[in-house]
Amino acid sequence: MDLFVSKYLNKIDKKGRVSLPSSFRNVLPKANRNEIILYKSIKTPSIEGCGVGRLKEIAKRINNLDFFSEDYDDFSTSIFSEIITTNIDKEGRFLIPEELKLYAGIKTEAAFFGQGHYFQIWEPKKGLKNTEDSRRRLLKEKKSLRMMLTQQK
Amino acid sequence: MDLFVSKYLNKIDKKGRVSLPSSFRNVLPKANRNEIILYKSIKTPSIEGCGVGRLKEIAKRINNLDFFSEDYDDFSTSIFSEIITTNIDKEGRFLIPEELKLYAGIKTEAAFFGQGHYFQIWEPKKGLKNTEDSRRRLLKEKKSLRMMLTQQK
DNA sequence: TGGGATTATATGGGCGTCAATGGGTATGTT
DNA sequence: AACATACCCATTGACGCCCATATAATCCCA
Repeated sequence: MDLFVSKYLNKIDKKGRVSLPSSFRNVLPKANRNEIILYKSIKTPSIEGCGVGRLKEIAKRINNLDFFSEDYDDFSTSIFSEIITTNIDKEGRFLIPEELKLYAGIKTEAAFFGQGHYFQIWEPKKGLKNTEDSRRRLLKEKKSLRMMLTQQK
Repeated sequence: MDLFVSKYLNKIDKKGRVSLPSSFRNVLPKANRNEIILYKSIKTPSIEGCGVGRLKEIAKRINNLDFFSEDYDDFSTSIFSEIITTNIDKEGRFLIPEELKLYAGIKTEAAFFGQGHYFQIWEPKKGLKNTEDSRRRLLKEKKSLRMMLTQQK
């Protein structure tokens, strides 16, 4: 599987280390399996992360915005200048930068949520609430969620 | 046959393992025959499952949404983080995650129901009742059932 | 075509490996 | 020296792999 899926709850130890879930590590390209990039989510108080390869994809998305719009500047500033690369140690753990922990309100535990081509890291309770809220929004449009899940090839 | 059909009743052993019915295993693509994805059914207290290929389809569809829209996040949260991948061992068994067992009320036995491109896993009694209910609903609309059964491809 | 032999499936259990976690120590930067 | 970070080693529990058995299905040949 080459997608970030499922959710995991991991502890942050005294040294600030936390394990990147094993299944997430396997999604990272073998070449750069000891490095991930992290940045503040634009829309939620959470941290987003992915392998270094994904950066290009993000760049492309931003490039598709209207170059002269305010959004363009806002997104490119918010994302590119805020990106942090982090190393993963031999045991599969990494350090969450202090600034990002503050932004997400993370203290002793980190909840990892697969999002396909990237993942999110939440303070556990906030993460749970976000899942519920987002599901509630979608169920208002039952049809579209069902379509997404059951549509035939 | 490349569809999930028929129904089966299998036991869950002490370790929590349960056999995926042989005919279901044969539906999985040879490439990823040792992995399935599971998620909570939207409409019923049951678990739905399928091969990973289907997930990639869904990923593609979500990826085509507007990257910066709220829908994009809602879909990817509700789908990717709720999906659980499970490995199938050499004997064709897999583990049903605790959270999903709770959701479906499954304890010692699991009833598998083929649904074409995917399958459902039910607590046996609930599954039986669901079958009866849905048949009853169909018969109420005989006309549509007849159409369904007689219509040629 | 009957009946034994072979194969497949569902199920049980032992055991090694890996993932998550904790802690000591070396190395390095300021 | 003081702090941060990476490497090494240890522990625990979960999971995957291997082997084994019973029942069911299939095959094969006289």
